[in-house]
Amino acid sequence: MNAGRTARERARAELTREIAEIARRQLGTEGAGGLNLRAIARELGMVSSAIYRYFPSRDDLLTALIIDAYNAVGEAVERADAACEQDDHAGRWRAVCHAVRDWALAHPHEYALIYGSPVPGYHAPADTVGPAVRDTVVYGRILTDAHAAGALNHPDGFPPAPPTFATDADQIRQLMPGLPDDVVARAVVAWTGLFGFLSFELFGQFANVVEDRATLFDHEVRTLGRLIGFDLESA
Amino acid sequence: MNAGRTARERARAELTREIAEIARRQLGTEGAGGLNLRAIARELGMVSSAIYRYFPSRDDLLTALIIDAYNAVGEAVERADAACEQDDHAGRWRAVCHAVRDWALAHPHEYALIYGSPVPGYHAPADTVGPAVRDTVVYGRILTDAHAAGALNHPDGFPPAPPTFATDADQIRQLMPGLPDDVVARAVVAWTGLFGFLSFELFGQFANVVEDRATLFDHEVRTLGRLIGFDLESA
DNA sequence: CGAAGTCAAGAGCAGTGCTCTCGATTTGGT
DNA sequence: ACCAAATCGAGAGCACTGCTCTTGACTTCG
Repeated sequence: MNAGRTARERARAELTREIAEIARRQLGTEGAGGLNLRAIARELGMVSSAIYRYFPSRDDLLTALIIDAYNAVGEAVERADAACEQDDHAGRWRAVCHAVRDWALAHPHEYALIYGSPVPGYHAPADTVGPAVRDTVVYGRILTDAHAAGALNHPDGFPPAPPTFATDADQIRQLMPGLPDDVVARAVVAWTGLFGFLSFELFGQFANVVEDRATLFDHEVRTLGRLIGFDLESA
Repeated sequence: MNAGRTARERARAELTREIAEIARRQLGTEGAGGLNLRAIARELGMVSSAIYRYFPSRDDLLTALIIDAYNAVGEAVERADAACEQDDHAGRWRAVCHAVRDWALAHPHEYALIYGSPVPGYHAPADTVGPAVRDTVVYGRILTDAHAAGALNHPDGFPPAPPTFATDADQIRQLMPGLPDDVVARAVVAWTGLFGFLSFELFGQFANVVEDRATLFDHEVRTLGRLIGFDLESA
């Protein structure tokens, strides 16, 4: 896991890393479609065919970048949550939301890679599902903690989850044990709302309409937090 | 505007339409990246260079498809709203939401084109902004009507819009005249929530987690409707 | 009728992802 | 210490792309 044993293994790991790094930089300037194996090879001073010793195809390189992006946002979220007073559940929710947004604004093309349109004919090998849910795992833990601490006071007058939602709720509850169906359903609303806002912001839907996105985002986060059940004062 | 005068003009309009139609079909099977001018030319029995008489570049073709997609979803939304009892504001809201979803499920790649990651170096010529807001215009009209009719009973305990939101609220209010800042802010939350859900559903984020998406979607729509201020019974 | 405009065809250019072959180097077992 | 096996980069090449330019035929319109 640390420094590979043989010189060849070390060189291989190093080059694999360098290729991914250049690819990530290309992604940042050109977007997903501009990923160019020959340009990467040129920058590394090698011939294009040599790249294929490290990534069997362009799609595999992209998949690696996707996994990296999932891990990056997951790690950002985990760190933001860990930095919070764990009893301040509403604060943890807000911290997580802002962590996602900060990361997305800093790496818009990588955000697009994982939360935008799937690029080719779609591919989600088993390697992706683990990293893909790191942020959602954190989210679920916050909700479970808050619910267990009795910190969720559900807003009045909202529709209950339909009975047919029960089986899906069981599935989702693996990420947020203990929550009743109604809260699970509202948790999905809040989570999709978060990414809906970010996609609007990053993909240009707010252009010429909303300028002070930070303010509006913070308000949306507080509103969704209240929807989940956090108290207004703490939200 | 109707049948072009000369034979040449008619032939040109016809071919332009055919090219766009084949391109849209390609989009449906291959996605945005698979748009292939030479394949279109092949299917039309012409040589590839001839395509450039009708669309100066691949990006221009894509832009045309984007505008078409905006118009298509906009028209679907307008029709869904028009089919409603206009006094049933909550019903109009739900109808609009389901119209967007139905259209998106029927044309996932076109949805990705307009609400997914922007494809190349980004392009939003003035031609796109009109069609792009057709659905939002309908949304705003519903809210204005509901508010004027006194049909919006805002849920208790939610945070008020921050004072710094005022200038953006003025801008957004052009689409939904008469609404106070608090409602405008929640309207944005609901609108982004709608597309957040659809992007999750269409881009695969619900895979292996949520199966009965129709049920959950309807619940999300009702929850967001209540957040906007529609009554629970009518929502 | 004839000049001007418009069109499809074809050749061609630069670029891409990817494959295959071929020497050079490194590795690991004996 | 050797040698077969594995691994590597270089290079040529294939099929394909978007796009440009030129050429000759057809339409349009004064």
